[in-house]
Amino acid sequence: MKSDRPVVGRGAKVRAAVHAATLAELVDKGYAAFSVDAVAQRAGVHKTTVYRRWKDRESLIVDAVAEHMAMDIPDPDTGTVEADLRALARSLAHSFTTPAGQAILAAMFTGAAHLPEIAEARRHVFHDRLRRAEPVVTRAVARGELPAGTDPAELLKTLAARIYLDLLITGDPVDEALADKAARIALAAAHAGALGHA
Amino acid sequence: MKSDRPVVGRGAKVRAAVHAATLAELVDKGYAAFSVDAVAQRAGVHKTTVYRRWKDRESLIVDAVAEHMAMDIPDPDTGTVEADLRALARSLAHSFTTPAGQAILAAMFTGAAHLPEIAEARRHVFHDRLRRAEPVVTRAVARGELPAGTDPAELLKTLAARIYLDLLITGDPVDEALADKAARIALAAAHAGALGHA
Amino acid sequence: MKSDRPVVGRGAKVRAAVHAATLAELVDKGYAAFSVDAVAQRAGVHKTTVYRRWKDRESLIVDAVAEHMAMDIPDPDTGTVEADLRALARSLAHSFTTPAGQAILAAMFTGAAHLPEIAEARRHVFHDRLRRAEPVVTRAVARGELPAGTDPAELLKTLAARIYLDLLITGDPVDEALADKAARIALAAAHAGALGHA
Amino acid sequence: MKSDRPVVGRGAKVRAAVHAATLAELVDKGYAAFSVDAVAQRAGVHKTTVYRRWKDRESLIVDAVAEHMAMDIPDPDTGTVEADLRALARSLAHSFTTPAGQAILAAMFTGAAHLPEIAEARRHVFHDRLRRAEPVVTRAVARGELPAGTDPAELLKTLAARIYLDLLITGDPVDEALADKAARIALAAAHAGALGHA
DNA sequence: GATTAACCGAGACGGTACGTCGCGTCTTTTG
DNA sequence: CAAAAGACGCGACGTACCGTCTCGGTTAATC
Repeated sequence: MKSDRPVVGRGAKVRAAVHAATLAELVDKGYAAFSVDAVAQRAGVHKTTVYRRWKDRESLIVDAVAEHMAMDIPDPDTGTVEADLRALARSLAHSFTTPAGQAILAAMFTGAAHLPEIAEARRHVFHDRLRRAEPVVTRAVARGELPAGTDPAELLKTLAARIYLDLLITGDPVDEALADKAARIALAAAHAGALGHA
Repeated sequence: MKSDRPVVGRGAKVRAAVHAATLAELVDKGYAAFSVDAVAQRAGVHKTTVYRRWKDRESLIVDAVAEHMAMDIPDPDTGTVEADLRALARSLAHSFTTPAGQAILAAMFTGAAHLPEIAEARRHVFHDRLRRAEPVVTRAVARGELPAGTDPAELLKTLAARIYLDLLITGDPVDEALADKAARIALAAAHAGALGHA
Repeated sequence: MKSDRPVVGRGAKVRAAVHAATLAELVDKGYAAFSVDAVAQRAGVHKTTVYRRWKDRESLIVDAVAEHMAMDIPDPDTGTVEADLRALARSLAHSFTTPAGQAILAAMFTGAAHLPEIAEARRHVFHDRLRRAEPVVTRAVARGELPAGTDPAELLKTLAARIYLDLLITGDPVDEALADKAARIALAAAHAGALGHA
Repeated sequence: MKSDRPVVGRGAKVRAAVHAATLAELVDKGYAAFSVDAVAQRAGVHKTTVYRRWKDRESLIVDAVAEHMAMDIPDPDTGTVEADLRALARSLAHSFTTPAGQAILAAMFTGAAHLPEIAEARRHVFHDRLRRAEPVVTRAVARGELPAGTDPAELLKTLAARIYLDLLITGDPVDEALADKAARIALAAAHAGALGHA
């Protein structure tokens, strides 16, 4: 739930302060121990002010996280798909290893997941990243590095899937080795033509 | 947290009734609206009785879900890897499309994920399924269908990853088409030798 | 608390509008559900404007009610005390049976009574009415209808007391029958000399 | 609103403690500054416990006050109406001059008066006192001190009315002089036959 | 078969956080 | 200069669910 208030003047200050406080609290205490009062206090703002701008606790979290996620996705263009994909994979892996990344992960996947807005946000963020990374694949196809008909989205999903698996389920370390492995798998599948348009 | 009470006599009855009620509540109302009181009432038992056997709400859920997950994993042996992997993938996909599967998914991934027991359970269940499915791969390697040196675990992770991605993130339908796609990708990567032992 | 702003020009308009809105809100919603915001909106004025002119909510009410109470008290002169007193009593009873009278009653007695201004206003209004009605009694004494030495204030208090009792405590209907009864009692007591000067 | 919980055991203790704290807070801080939290703290009890037994703040006050008012009404029987009535009047006057009496008065008349339960309580308490005092009048009629047909309720209302007037409106001191005056007036009216049955 | 220990039902309680309401204050913009 | 507009601090409200406790009463295993 986006705050539908003016984004200038005093309002903007409050908004920013609360957002920052929200992420900080998430990082410090985790989703379980997250409380609106604590956020308000940390932001130097009264609880009611938070509730004036955000419907409830979950909305606040979603909004803060979504805002924070609107960050730069790299668009690597090294000249070879392999290097490009590796860069993408490493960037993705890295984005979840910072404290903030961990907190966001927890909030998005293990905390407030029961309400539709969260699911929607998750979907939205993922597709956004996907869309922004597609040029990497289309360029590779144009260069003849990948078979014509390769579906960029499918390739990138394959790449991301392997990383999310360890992140969310196995708990194995999410590092550059994993990223490289994911890139290698996606590339192999693409070369084999397993990622063609339906 | 396992109930550390005798598993026979009256105790066993209570335990079973509460487990059933827990899953039922999870399915009916979801994790968000899950309350111990409701479970107790549904089980025809008093709240204090529940707390006598389980430390807290999360422990109850973990225990009930874990118990329910001790189910059979198929060990398909059709003669070809492709058919075997497709069977595995479809079985996995199917296991999350039932109401009970959905509830468990919610409980395990989006609800009570903040405590270590849950993460541990998640890991454990996943690795258990992995281990039980490995023969499919080793047989294929033995038959010469897959390159020697193919890591069974890696192949199966690749297969599972694509399914979990749609399940947990994109929200796209998790059906046989997806299962088949996942199997195809994993197979292609294996043939290309991208899933060899480190 | 009187508004200490100029009583002419734009200010007078605002003042009048807010006063009217205050009474209207009191009548419509009662003291309990009275809110400054609602008054402001009804008066077509912003809340801050109200607070510029009145210290707080209670002051606003007191001021509005007091203004409204500056109304005419009858000075009946029929020729006989009995008829005169009956007229007075009926007028008093009637003044509290109108919707506006009810609202004022609620505001003055059951709502904002905890602050001194209200008590003072109550006292003031009562004594004002008393003072204006005294000629009725003095004329009767002069005519020899009542014993010399009859205290006008005491007689009128006796008369009023019986009406206020039903109004504020018993909740019995406050009608002409009650008014007549009150007049009869006061008259009887006066004839018996129970209302003489101390 | 009466608490409909068991009146024995631990429950009774809590109930009593909260009642006491309620009256004490009323006396100390007045109705305006009355808060449930403060009462709970004073009673050594948690806020939620108060809300478990009483619907809301007003119900708590009404209940506490009503309970406190179930006190002994004197039934004077000196042999003469005059003395009896004087005793009644003095007792009534006195009951509102103590700090607790003042607090109750404030709560019942100037604070929580907007809800029906309060009005009902007011009515009930008044009629109860009335009923208990009636023997004084009936005895006097039987003795021939008052005209046959004198309505006990009317006489007592006349007596009470004069006292409540000063108490609630004029603000004049409510002392023995006033009580005696009220008794004298009621007696005179009765002797004159102004208080006969309708 | 009586006794005794473990367990259960019932229900209140302390506690934390929630989300809401209305008051009175303050700042910024507009006529 | 005053009013409109609108956010804010503040304090209290009443609610929900958590996990704990105490008290009887019942069941079931033991002597």
